[in-house]
Order: sequence, then structure tokens, then C-alpha cells
Amino acid sequence: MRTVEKALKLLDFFTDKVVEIGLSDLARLSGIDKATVLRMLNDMAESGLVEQNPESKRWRLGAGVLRLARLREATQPVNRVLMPILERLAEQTGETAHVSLVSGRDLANIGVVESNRANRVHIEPGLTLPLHATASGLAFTAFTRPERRERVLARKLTPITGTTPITRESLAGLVTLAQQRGYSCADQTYEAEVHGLAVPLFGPDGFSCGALAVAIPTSRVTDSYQRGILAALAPAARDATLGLGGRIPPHHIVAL
Amino acid sequence: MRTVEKALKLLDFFTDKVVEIGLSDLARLSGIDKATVLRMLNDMAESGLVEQNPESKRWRLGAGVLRLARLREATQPVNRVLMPILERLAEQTGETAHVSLVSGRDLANIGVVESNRANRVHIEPGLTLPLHATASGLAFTAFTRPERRERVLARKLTPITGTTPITRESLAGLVTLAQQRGYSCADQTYEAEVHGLAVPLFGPDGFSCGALAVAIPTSRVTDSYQRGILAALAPAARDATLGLGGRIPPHHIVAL
DNA sequence: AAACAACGGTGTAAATAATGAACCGACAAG
DNA sequence: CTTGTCGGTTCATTATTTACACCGTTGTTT
Repeated sequence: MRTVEKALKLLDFFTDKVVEIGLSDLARLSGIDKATVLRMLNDMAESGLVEQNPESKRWRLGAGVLRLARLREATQPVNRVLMPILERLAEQTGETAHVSLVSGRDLANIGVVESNRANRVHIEPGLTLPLHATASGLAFTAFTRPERRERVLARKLTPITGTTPITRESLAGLVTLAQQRGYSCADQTYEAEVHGLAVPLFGPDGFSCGALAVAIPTSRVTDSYQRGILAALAPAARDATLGLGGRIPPHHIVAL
Repeated sequence: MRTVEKALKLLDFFTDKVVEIGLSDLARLSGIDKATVLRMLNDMAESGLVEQNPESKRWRLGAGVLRLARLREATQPVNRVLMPILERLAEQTGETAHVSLVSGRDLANIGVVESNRANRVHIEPGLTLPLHATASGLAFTAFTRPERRERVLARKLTPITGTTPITRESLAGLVTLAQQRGYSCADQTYEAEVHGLAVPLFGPDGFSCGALAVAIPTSRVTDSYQRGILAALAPAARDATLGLGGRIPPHHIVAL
């Protein structure tokens, strides 16, 4: 495997729960030799991608990622555009709203606004969303370039909950449905008790570049409740696409 | 040179002015073969660090950096803590304030709030600050671990303006002065007509982990004006250090 | 206190993965 | 039509990465 790829994969072991990892742990987690991991970490530390806690000697994400994020934000003001939309959406729906953008072979969650109800869905910031198991992933896949969609369908699908689609046929069915309806549903395919609704975001090329989604506790889900959510979600997604400089293709209509 | 290091160095060619770079350009800029650069870019794209504009075929920073930044922010709420302090500082001083954190061998600018005066200093977001040529760098170097300080002093110092310190002796003098005064000055060492004042931020280990700085047009600089800036800067830096969970060492006193 | 295990980190010979020159088709300008 | 440049591919050579063993230290267990 390519060295750079392996090195960057190390970053995926950091989550909002596991913020610092020791050398040996990281070697075990990744299955890579300790010496190799150390060299990679040192290389990434040069660029500020990771840094070492001088006391615990453990490693964590570095300040360099903040710098890079600021740089990207300066050119494509994603946060500035999307966060207000997200906040309004969460307020209107009373449910947790989140937005994700394509990043490598999956979707990267880049913004979350939680509902302020007691019973609400919590979504980890910085989560990577699998394309086949989330409403966001389905909405994205439905409207991405055909080549990419084909690659997604050809993947080995890992089950996450009991209702995660694991055959090519079941996934293709959900994707086709999303194409027809203009939005996607994911009923407990990623986490139990969580129902997702998502609408794709489009880039300047008219293909999807991400998704805007609302996550609902299954206990609250009814047909009419979903319609209400969609009535807020659809225009929010349109605003988001336009705010990012994207172009909504004529064949995308959210069937309310 | 190590491959991972080389690959990540590619990211440094993206600035807030140069947001998209073509393959051949990037190969020329970095002095690395086209084929190698392409492989590195593809590897980094897997992790979402970069992405390719499907129309122009050129490359830019990817959404993955936003994800990583959110992750780091979730654990160490740098922005949340520092931005209000920065805004207050900019308001109090009427000058552009910025904050930077150690990132690899240099400082990464992670926040800027510009003054609202007509004549003000503009600072690019996501800039990398050289340690020897900026007030922030001097303040950081003065209070970092001795080993690191030694390495900085041993560097080959690149001149940026006419007054950038380029000998070990001149830099050591500025650093010592910063140690004595608890703050640092940089008179047009990075950009002409810009005067910098900086106070270090401290980590939990009692050594500097970054700097809080104010950038002033030289035309406004007088002794009493500087004292006024420092009177706002010193407590702001203290708040920032404490807000980040750092510990101010007893020997650090800002001599007003 | 002794023994032990696990930690971060270092050196080395062996092998794998990175490298770069040549090449390709596409496109644009002259 | 020729020329130059673009993004991208190929493949033999080679230089870099790799993994094993080892080191000193730390902290836990017996």
C-alpha cells in the first residue's frame, strides 16, 4: 500500500472520544510496525498535522489542521454559509441537523446543530459517514457522477446495524428511490433508534458534493412528521447549494 | 527525504491567493516529478486532504481538513476560547489582532480579527509565521523549551525584509530581550510598514505553545502607544493561556 | 524490593514501494 | 499541420521504507 495513504489513515483513529493515542496503541490499532508509525507521526508533526503531548508523550491532532481549515474557509466559506442554514433548519424542525461534504471515498461531517429537545439525536462532530448506511450517503450517491455511483455499488458493504443494506441490490434500490424522490431515507441503518432524512447538495458541475440531513429519534417518526421535516429541509438544501456556488440540476425535485 | 513529509509539503503551496493548482504547476513548484506528485495527490485525496476540481482538473484543499479541524476543536476548543478574546483585543486596541499556535517547526496562524480603522494591517488567514521574523515567533521562541530554542537559533535564517535578523547573534539578542520583557517586538522584520507586539501563550507544561499578537502600522507606533497596546495584550494573553488550560510560569511577567 | 511488562524510541539488513524518464492522447495556439 | 502544454500512464531501476531485535525508562505486580 502507498505510504502516504497509510500515514494519513492513522488520522482516522482520532475521534472525539479518543483524542490522544500513544505510539504502541496506534501501532496496534493500525496493524503497522511501531517504528514505521513513529516515523510517519514525526513526518506529519513536521507539517503540524499531529503533535505530541510533551508530558504524556501521546499524539493528537495538531494545530496545522486548524490552519488548513482556515485556508480552505478563506476560499470556500463553507462554515460561514452553511452554519446559519443549519441553525435555522434545526430550529424549524426541532431536530438535530447536520451537513457533510464528500471527502475521499466517503462523506465528512463538517457541521452539526443539535436539537434542543430532551430526546434528541447526538452526532459526533468530525464523523465520517459511510455512503451506504446513512441518509446523507444515499442522497449523495443518488446524485453523484455515474462512475462514482457504480464504484459505490460495487463496494463490499459492511453491516452496521441489522437494517444496514448489505447487498448491491438493496442499496441500488434505496439509491434509485432517492433519485426518484429527490431525498433519501435511512431507517436505523447506521444507529438504532435513529431515522435520517437527507437532501443532496450540488457543486458547480451539477453533481452532488455533499448532503444536508436531519436525524430524528424513531419514536417521533410518522409520515406527516417526515413531510414537515422535508418542507424545511428542501429549501434549506437549495439555499446551501446556491450559497456554495453550486448548480441544482433540473431533474432534481424534492417530492414533498 | 521522507515521502510523507514531501507529500504534506505540497499542501504549503496553497494559500489564500493560490487556491487551486494544476498538476504540472505543483510539480514545478515543488521540484518533484509529475508522476510522483500525482500519486501523492491521489493518496491525499483518499483522506479528503485535497480534492480535484472535476472541471478544471486542478487541485485544492479538501473537505477532510474541515472534518479534522472540527475534531480537534471538539477536544481542544481553541476557536471558541480564543476568538472572543481576539475580538475584544482588536476592539480595545483598535488594531489587528491575531493568534498562532506551534505547528511543526513554525507557528500556524489560526485566528485573525482585523482592526476596523481605515489604515490597518491585513494578515492572511492560515499563514505560517517564521519564528525569527515575527513578533509572535520571537515571543514563542523566548519561552519554549531550551532544546527547541537552541534548534531555532541554529537555523539558517532567511531574510524577508531589510531588518529581518539573519545572524544567530541578532536573533539571540531579540529573544533574550523578549525573555526579559515578557513580550516581543518586531519592527518591520516580516513586512515593511508593519510593527508587531506579541506575548506568548503557555501550555500545561509551562512552556510556550503559541502567541497572541497585535500588528500596527509603523506610522502609528510611539512608545506610549505601544504601552497602551501592551496593557490590553498582556491580560488578553493571560486569559487565553488559562482558557486553553495552560499554566503561566512564575518567571513570565510582562514589563509594562 | 525484586521481577516483570509495557512504554517510547533507535539501529540495521532485507525487501518493498517510490521514483522519473519516456510516452500517450487531448487540447489550444500559431 | 506543427508545436507546446496539459493531465495522466507505464515500468525498470533504485532508494526508501520496513520489521525485527534491542535499549533505557517507567510503573505495576508479586
